[in-house]
Amino acid sequence: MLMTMDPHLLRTFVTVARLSSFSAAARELGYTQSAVSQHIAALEGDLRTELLTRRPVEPTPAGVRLLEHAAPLLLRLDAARADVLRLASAPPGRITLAASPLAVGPRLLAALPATGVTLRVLPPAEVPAAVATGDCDLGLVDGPAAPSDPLRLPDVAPLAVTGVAEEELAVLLPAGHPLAGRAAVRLDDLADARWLDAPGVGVPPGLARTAPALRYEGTDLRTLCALAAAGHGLALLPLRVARTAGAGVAVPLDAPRLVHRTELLSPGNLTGAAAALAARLAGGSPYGP
Amino acid sequence: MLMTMDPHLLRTFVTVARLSSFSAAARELGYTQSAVSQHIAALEGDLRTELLTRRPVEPTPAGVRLLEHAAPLLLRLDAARADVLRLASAPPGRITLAASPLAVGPRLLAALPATGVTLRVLPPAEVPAAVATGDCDLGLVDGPAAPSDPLRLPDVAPLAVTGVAEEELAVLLPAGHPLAGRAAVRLDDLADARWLDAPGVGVPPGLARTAPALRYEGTDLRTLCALAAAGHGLALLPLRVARTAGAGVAVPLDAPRLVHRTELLSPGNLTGAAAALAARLAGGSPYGP
DNA sequence: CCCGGTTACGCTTGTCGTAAAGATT
DNA sequence: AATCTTTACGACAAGCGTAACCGGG
Repeated sequence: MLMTMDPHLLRTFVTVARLSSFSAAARELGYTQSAVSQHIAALEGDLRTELLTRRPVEPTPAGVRLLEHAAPLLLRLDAARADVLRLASAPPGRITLAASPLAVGPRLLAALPATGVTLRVLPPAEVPAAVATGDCDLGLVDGPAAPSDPLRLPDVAPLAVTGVAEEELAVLLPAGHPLAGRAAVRLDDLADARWLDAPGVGVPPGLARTAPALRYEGTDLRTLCALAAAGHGLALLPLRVARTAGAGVAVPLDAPRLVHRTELLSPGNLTGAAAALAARLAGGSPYGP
Repeated sequence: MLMTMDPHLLRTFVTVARLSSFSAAARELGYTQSAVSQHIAALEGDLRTELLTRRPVEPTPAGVRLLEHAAPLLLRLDAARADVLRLASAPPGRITLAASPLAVGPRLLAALPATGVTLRVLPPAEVPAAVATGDCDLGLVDGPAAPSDPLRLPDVAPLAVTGVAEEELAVLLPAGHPLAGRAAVRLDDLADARWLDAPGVGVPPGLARTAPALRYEGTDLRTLCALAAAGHGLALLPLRVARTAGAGVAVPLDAPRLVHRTELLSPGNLTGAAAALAARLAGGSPYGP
């Protein structure tokens, strides 16, 4: 009776929690409602704890806790399978590159036409998972970091990371902002400013102590810049990007020495066209143009 | 037939790989050799790849790959179970504290007598796992970091981390060393020095570009200091510790601004005596004596 | 021929679906 | 009454052990 928390059960558990419904989860997973009910019962019996309230279906505190663990677990499981299978399977003919919006810079655009590469733009938080699970062959992520410090990425799988670029960071302000005239700003100056929360684009994790001014779920850079320029909230962006925003004023950041860093993620095994593209992206002088 | 890589199978796989024997693994796991054989066959069939060579029993490249994933996976699984169970179970009467050798400092020794605490000294790499799996109730880890930067810990589970102390780092040199007279050293000066590799004590991940001079598996600080003083290799230690080493010369480090940081790890839910101890350890002025 | 891994086979146990029952709004 | 979850039960497959098999020192 002492099962080791079968991944199948975890999978249906997260699905039920996500959909707040046994029957909907059953449809999505191709089970009967009955089976789903039995899965949840098995989990709860194994842990001797209620994980979900019924009617309405919501996770209990213990369920919430399990959910926090289950997602990364299932991800790692997929990553493991994909990683092993990659060894045996032939290198993909058409390679797919996952990139966060801000990682799509001149260097990438120059290297792209090399071969038939499919570019998929994802929120930065999803790029490591996409590479780990084999959905994409390579990944480019970006984020703020101390100079020459690697990014802090969720370790879904042992991926090879290579620093590709580091750029100056800037704050994008609306034209009339009191700090808009400055040559540079310190983050302290913005301690209680309201930031834009844009998880699909990137950047502001932890910097914002205050509640975000506005949340933007998309991955479109222009939209984000427009929002910032229109005064809906501040945005922290690479200087290069902030400068090219139509409106608004880009003021470089200097106080906490932070840079906008881009890294290349590659699965352990890498051959053929993917390896060639990786070399193009990482190659040249370290942190070139 | 499309199993999701049952943890049971993974567990026997890692055991077989570790023991290089089906029958030994069977004994350890309480199965028959036959069952173990079937487990491996099931895994190999699922992945359509040979994972182990027989006679001698060794992992194939694909097997090595799977091993890298399997260990963290099983760890996370245990962590998830422990985390959920902790919610229901009563807070432990006697609490256990996992600490890496260098985290055992004056602050800890002052706070310890408070209640009946069991102290368990572990290699720093094992502390997060001990806390995550519930083997210990709290953890103290240490490592080098940029000032006020959190340590880079393997994320086996979502643990709460609190900075507890930051101290100056120093290099412990034998008395006759050319740099022994300096007031401070830069890491560049030691670019091709030979370091002691002491994973049980901590500190030198990545700093050493060269092969280690000597490897010490234990967790005893005095031994490590003695080895360094006797010229078997350099050791990077908190200045406080390096100074108290009987022999050898402690030279502070200044060039790359690095500190020796200690952090407190606590599982999400924390009550009773454990919470009290956590407060004692983390409390007071930030990074106090 | 012995040691160790594999294969064959039967038994037990678990898992899923159908269908009826129970609960909640 | 309608909707959604649980329970009962039967069919089927999976997992384990016993025992026979086989291949290499």
